[in-house]
Amino acid sequence: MNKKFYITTPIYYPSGNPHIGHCYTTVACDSIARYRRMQGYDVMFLTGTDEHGLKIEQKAKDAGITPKEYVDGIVKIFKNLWSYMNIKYDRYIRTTDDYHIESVQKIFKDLYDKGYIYKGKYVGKYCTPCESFWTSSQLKNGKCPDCGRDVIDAEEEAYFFKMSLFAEKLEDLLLNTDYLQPKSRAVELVNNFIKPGLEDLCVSRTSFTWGVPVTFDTKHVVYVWIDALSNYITALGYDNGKYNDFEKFWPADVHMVAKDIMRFHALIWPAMLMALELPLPKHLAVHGWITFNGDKMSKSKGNVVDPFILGERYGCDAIRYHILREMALGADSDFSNEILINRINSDLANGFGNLVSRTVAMVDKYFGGTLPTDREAEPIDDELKALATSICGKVDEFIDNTQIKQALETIFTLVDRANKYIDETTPWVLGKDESKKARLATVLYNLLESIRITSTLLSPYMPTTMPKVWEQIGAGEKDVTYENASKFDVLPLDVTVHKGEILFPRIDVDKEIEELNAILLKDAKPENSADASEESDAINVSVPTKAEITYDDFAKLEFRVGEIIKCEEVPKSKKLLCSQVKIGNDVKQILSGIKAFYSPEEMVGKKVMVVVNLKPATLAGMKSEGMLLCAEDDKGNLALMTPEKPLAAGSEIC
RNA sequence: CGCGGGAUAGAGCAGUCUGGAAGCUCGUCGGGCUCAUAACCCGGAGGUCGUAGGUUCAAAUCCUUCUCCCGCAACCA
Repeated sequence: MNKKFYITTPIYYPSGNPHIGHCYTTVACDSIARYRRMQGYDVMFLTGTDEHGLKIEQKAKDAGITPKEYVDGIVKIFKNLWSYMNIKYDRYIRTTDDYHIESVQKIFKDLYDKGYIYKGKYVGKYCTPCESFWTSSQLKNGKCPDCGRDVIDAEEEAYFFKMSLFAEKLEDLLLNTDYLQPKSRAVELVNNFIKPGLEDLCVSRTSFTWGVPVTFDTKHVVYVWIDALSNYITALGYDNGKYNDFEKFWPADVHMVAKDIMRFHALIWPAMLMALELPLPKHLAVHGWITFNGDKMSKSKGNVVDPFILGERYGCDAIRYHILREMALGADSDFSNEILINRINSDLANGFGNLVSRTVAMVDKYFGGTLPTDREAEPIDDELKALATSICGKVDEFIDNTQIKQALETIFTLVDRANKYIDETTPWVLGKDESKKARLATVLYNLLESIRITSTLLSPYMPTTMPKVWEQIGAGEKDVTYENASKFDVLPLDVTVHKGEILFPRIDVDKEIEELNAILLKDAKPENSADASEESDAINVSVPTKAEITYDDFAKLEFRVGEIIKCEEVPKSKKLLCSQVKIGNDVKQILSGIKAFYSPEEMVGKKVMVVVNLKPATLAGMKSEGMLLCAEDDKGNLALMTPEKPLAAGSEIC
């Protein structure tokens, strides 16, 4: 029987559309899974979605549909993305699947029967309008982190899991085994969570119903921990009849997660398995976040990177390559359109793509596409061959440690060496000398072999493009196996190449960035404002159009909310209205060129946005002590800026 | 003194455990080549290795001081 390999992504929370971060974890797992398959392992690659919980319930309610309908919609988008990114998962679990629910109920009962789960009281803060419980540490300035309103002390009946029993074993797992990758975070976990004393974990809720009901106490639903984490075993058929692979695949070889959920996978999940008396997974690979231009990606910042847009422009393999090549295990890495494009250009277009292109072109040009069988070796060939046959072993070692970035770097040393080999052997000189044909054929053959090895090893990471390479260099299925990746002289001596399309077109950086920014900006509008008519609801401009300023420059401006208490026309002027604006204790006289859009009567009572520290000026013979802010579109239409919620006149705008 | 991580060329990083010529990628400048996707190859410039002290024949690396940055209790990868 083949060796087995079980790798998982987290199950994603479908409260919104997937973004480049989800892509990273999934692409990384897919690449490792593909590599193991190539090596002959029996692979199980699991991904899925965690579909229960209050947030989903609320989102669905807002949208006026059932939670199931809501998650069905998002799951479809996730699956589309995975197919778009050429992700080849073996199984997709949804926590709303019947068999999973059945297992979770059994696991919960089992833990209860064994005495690891007991009934207690969950004490916390409650926000009545949001109907949400918060811990004191979650509060923002003592207020509800969602809505900013006051919270009250409250308690609800809940079931608890005796995490505290496992503190010692967990500490040992983290400090004395190689479970956690990278291990550097282990000390932090132990110091922050284990040493102060592990608290028992609340594992049920009564405050919402969108979850797995506790069989023996049906007003409770199972809270996320047991519901979500157990997916890794229920998907194999643990405690259910749907699948039958638990014996074969458990324990998992790698759980890959991002750093934000490391804690749950480093502490809660092993503790649960200990309680269930099951073997522990071998590795927990923790990676950092993709930041965007140095900032954390978030919907509120509007800088969430949409993988569909990028894939459409550059192809999914370029995106896959970029995120795998940029990200180091455990560290954040910055993403920007510029970094992406430069990486595609230098590695894929200039390096690998161009190597294939020039090699195939020369076989075509000098031999009509088919190499003759005569050979003439020279010492310089040996260095190339030695490197080429050594790459596979190094890649193995890196992948064993989940170091994809380093694996890719290693593969590309062969690309660089091959490009250099062309300069050293000057085939275009050989091509002019009829007596050097055997030598020329040897050089080109060695290049094709280097490309064969490179492309074989790259195929787990760029599974869409590499078959095109094989077509071009005339490699058959048998030539591009894992076994042949550490051998030279595999292609037939009289191999025939097929000149094909450019694999990775070079991208014009400046032009592309401009276009991308325009697209991303348009897409980055806050979720709520998204509606169908939006396409036309934007003016044709790329921002900024003015020079960048520092925060200090910005901080010099003082904006406040002002209330217009009186307003009249300025007799001498066609455009101006004169308003008396109440700002805190002061009343300022402000002239504004908005007569065409507002009548004096409708101005009165409006709360508006005022620049209050602008140097006073005299307009049409009257003093103006500030400026009312308006939005202006490209046709010159004006709209006053007003606070979205009622606020007292004088409130600072910041 | 809460905990942890970090500071190395214009940018991004490796090297620090196990002290022994400051390295990689990108960018930049100069040269070469013409098979190739304005690509490829060679060379140069550019660093007080955050600060101050200590140990040592020798410190980016070990010890100590200080400064600055980042993350840190619940379901955003």
